[in-house]
Amino acid sequence: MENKTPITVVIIEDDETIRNGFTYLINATQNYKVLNSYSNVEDALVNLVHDKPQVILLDIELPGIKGIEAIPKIKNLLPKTYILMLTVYENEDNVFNALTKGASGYLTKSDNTEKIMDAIQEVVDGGAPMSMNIAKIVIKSFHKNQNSPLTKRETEILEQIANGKSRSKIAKQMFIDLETVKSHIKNIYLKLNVHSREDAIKEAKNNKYI
Amino acid sequence: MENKTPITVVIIEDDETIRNGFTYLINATQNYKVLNSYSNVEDALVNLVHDKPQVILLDIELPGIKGIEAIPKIKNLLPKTYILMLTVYENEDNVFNALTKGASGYLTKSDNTEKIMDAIQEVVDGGAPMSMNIAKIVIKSFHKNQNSPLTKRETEILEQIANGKSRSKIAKQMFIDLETVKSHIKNIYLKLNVHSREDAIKEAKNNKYI
DNA sequence: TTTTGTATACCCCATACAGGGGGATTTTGA
DNA sequence: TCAAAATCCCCCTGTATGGGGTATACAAAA
Repeated sequence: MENKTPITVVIIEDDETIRNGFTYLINATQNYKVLNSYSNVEDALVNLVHDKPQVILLDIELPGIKGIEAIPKIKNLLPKTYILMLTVYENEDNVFNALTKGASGYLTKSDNTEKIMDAIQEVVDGGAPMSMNIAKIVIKSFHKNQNSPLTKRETEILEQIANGKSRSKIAKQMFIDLETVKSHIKNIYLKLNVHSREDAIKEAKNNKYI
Repeated sequence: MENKTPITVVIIEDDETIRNGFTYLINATQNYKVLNSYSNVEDALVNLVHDKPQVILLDIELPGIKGIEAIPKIKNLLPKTYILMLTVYENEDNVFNALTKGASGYLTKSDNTEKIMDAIQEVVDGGAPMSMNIAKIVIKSFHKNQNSPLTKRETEILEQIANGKSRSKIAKQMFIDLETVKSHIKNIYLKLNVHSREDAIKEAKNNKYI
């Protein structure tokens, strides 16, 4: 495989050593080409439309505009570009923020070069590369608490409440009486030690009961 | 690395060829041992407490008790056992159901043996192995629609509504008048073409506006 | 420059809903 | 068979909701 159209990459990373290191390593690899690298988002934004890379390696911890804030701005200019986040800290909020804003993958700088090259290839192939710990964080966010104090029926009802349904609609939909729904809700409030739907939803989500 | 304590595995899979194939391949690998394999969940459940495997390879498409329903039952017996789902169909609902119920990873049967062995190792190391397409589905579930018709403020308010907050609490919390909140909600309903908080939440979630 | 969109705020109205108090009965699973 | 879960019933008060219309200030786009 020689002289195929190379995968084009842009690096946005403030640490010069890392930036130059990645640039060198990627350019030294067959079929990969770093079009440009920037030390901050501001510079990158004015040049990206010209660069039109397939993949952007984006540091999270940047001066000025932070990496996460940059994601929607970049996606706006280049909707088809894949964004891979680079980070040293595996902060949970950052992970979810970056993903909701449109990042396609999430790597840690401690990942070795081979893994990062693989990730670039994988994202171009339509994948979603993540380092091991990030995958763990993501999967863990799905896991529900198996020790919920709520019964099956109570959980069902609380989920409906969290979907904005009124008690009477829940009753109709579950083919039970409004009074039954009220009873369940009373028990839910008792068990969660709350006095409103708002607090019940908050408590249940915090503890991953729903 | 020879004669370390092996990683113990149980396979639950109804296709005999696949079951025996995996059993053979895993046993042929250094430091891995298949304690038992079962063709259905019912048989597995009565023996698992004795087997006490570190990892279970669990097929989704099983006769009788389906793989997904089996997860909480297994987790109940063996809370520390890692469950890796095996599937042929990359069905989105199945993926999320399995993950919420406590599966630690998600592989497709088309993954080659090496990948499956790597996944077993990775999950024991505390990771969350996923095949490429599954990772893509998971990451995509986080992505929000960047073309929301709602303004920033409207989105904020709709998120509060989805958290169960009343209009007056939203007003207090956002330091704006109740009437302003009402105005925003009116506009949200107009834009989403709905007439209730319930439908607004549903519509917004369907389109990933929130 | 004029128009449009956004965020802000105010008024009125009728209905539905929420939360809390007290029960009771039946169904089900261990 | 016995406790937990799910079901249903009555009372009460205060608040929330959805829809009607109007208006202003400001920024951005046409």
